[in-house]
Amino acid sequence: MPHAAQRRPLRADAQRNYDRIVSAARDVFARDGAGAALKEIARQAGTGSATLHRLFPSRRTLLEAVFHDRVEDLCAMAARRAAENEPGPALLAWLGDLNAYASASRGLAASLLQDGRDADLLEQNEGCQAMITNAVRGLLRRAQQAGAVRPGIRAEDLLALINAISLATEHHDDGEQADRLLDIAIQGIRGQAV
Amino acid sequence: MPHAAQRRPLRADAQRNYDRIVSAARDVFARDGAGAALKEIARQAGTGSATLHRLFPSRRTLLEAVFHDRVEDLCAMAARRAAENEPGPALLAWLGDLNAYASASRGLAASLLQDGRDADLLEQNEGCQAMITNAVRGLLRRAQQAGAVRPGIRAEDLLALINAISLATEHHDDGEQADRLLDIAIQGIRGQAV
DNA sequence: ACCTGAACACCGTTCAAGT
DNA sequence: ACCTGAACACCGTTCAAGT
Repeated sequence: MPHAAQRRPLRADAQRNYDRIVSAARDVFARDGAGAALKEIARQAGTGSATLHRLFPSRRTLLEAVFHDRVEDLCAMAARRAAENEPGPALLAWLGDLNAYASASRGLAASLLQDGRDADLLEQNEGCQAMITNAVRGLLRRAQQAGAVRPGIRAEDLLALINAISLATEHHDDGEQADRLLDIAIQGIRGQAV
Repeated sequence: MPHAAQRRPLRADAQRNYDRIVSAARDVFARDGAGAALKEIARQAGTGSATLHRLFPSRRTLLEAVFHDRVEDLCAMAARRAAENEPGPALLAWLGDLNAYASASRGLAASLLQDGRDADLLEQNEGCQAMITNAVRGLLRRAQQAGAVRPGIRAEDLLALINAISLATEHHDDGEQADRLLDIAIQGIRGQAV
């Protein structure tokens, strides 16, 4: 049962198509990557392609719908890391969470973090981009106040860096490379003593 | 005048097409990014599309031809950095060179560094991938012997990281983000005292 | 030997016509 | 209100026919 964040409720048949498309998209994105053919998704969902384009005006909208729940989990995890750890370790551990998720979903989440220049998605502050940005901002602010992080580091930079790592390691047999790159990044983020 | 690295010399008209295609590709890749339409390149070169596909069996082959000279420059620069600096600074400075180049070419070079699983391109050790890998290996070995770099870092990781940064910042108005990310990476690479 | 343009099987997106 | 499938303008790649 997907989440119910809809402007106004859809007619029953429209909602059915919506759900089928999201479900098909989950499979096809996982199989073919974030650049998968939308027509193939519509085909597997058993709907016309125009239906897909009306319900999801851009590829990004569809990705948002597919990953919304997971991103919520990630933000909940951020709160838990903050509650259970010192500020520095909380941030670093959560960057590990984010990286693990991004790697597991074959860099798909990365497609969400990129740019984010989708007018109406920014207005309503619900997009995955906004949710994740808020989560990392909170962790980063506390870590900076504790002096656990080098000065001059921005929240967007941290997201971009994890994003970058999962993008670059997406097509790679060496599954551990993402971990090694994250390790380098973390060493570059932390202050003298953590 | 492009480089002359050809298995066997082409017939005059073939060579003319080869040069025209590389020249058109340089423009179109710069304008549309590394995913640009090959048909558009053939069109702008004034050749049939089959000619392009025969001369350059894969998109990667064409990218190699376009960037070969610049990559040679970069490798020459690596030698200069090594000659003029201490091992640690030489490596870090050259990573800056690589990043500057990758950003300037809108992440195009990144497409070259990725994967590199192109059978015949690896056999003959001339590919851009191999040239750059050799360059960074040399710099890294010396820096590691000098203790200027954290242990456990691999040459492929450094390339992947720069690759990642230019990929992730390719579509970004904030031109300085690549620099900030490189800075984080460099702090993560260097040892205690450099 | 090498080139060309048409041909084929695909895209993403839109639009008339249906219910 | 919502859906559908055909239509359009594009791809990448291949192949017959040309010189």
